[in-house]
Amino acid sequence: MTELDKTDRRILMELQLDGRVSNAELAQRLGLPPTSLSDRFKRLVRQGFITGFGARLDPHQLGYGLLVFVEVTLDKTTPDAFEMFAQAVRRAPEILECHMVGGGFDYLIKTRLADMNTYRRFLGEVLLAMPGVKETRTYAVIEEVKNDGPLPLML
Amino acid sequence: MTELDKTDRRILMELQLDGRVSNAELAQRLGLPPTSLSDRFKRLVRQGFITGFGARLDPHQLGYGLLVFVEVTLDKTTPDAFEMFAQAVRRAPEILECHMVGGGFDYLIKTRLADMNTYRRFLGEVLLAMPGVKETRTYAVIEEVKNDGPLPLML
DNA sequence: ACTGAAACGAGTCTTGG
DNA sequence: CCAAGACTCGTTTCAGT
Repeated sequence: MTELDKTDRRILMELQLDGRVSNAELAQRLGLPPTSLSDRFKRLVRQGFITGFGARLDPHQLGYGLLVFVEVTLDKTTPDAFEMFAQAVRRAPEILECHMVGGGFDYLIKTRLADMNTYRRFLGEVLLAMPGVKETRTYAVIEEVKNDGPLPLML
Repeated sequence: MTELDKTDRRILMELQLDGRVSNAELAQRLGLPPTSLSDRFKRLVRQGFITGFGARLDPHQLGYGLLVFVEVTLDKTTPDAFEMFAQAVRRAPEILECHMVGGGFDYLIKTRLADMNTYRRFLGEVLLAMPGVKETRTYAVIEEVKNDGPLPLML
């Protein structure tokens, strides 16, 4: 019973875009009775389609003027080395995303910092100090063309 | 008056993690009177620190089994070519993020798709069909170590 | 900035069609 | 799956300290 109909997907899309919309208003938008929407909503949370809600903050206004991606290569590619590195990553709040990838390097990291000076310190004191890090390549973002778009839910 | 005190930052952090918390409960968590929190909340929205709210969805449960990063190089690096490409990106819902970067390539793209077959079609029919695209390198994500962490707000 | 009170609106639960 | 009610709780606004 994890099949979604068109209405479910429309609910999910609306909630991605406006996570604080009231049950009553969303029901009206979709032409549903509020109780039906309430049922569907709770089901979507219970089944794990919705994992939570969050405020979107403006990084620049909060002093994070710099977005940087870093490609990281480890010196050993053993399961143990991966786990050590992953744990260090999870403890670093500056790291917003980190993914193990297949290809020319091992991890791709996304981080937001105040400026280049802050990044230099982060690179030297945090990232290069992590276990197993052999090589990094830094890509500073010049322009954010698209940022955190909604998951497409074919309606 | 765009300075944030410790209380403002705690509010923002709580709302990042739980965007649907009620005013009354958040006030209680932070030891504030509900009306004070309500005032601060509205001020944070009005000043642009909070840009919106959204539901977090589980990509895998929604059929997006594959996360891919793609490095894109354009054949011309003129302002006009950049703008053409950026517009095409904004029209492609599969592209969740796209950033212009400085370094060995021009754009870094983040996309979620069902599987490798879907990605092959996306690469051929969408990405390579975009204006000015000369070269792409694909990095499929093996493991999502950290995903969409909250912006760190030193409390 | 905090407090208190009152009016309004929304969510929840239950019953029923 | 939808409708209608009663009840509870949160929000909002107003006043005052």
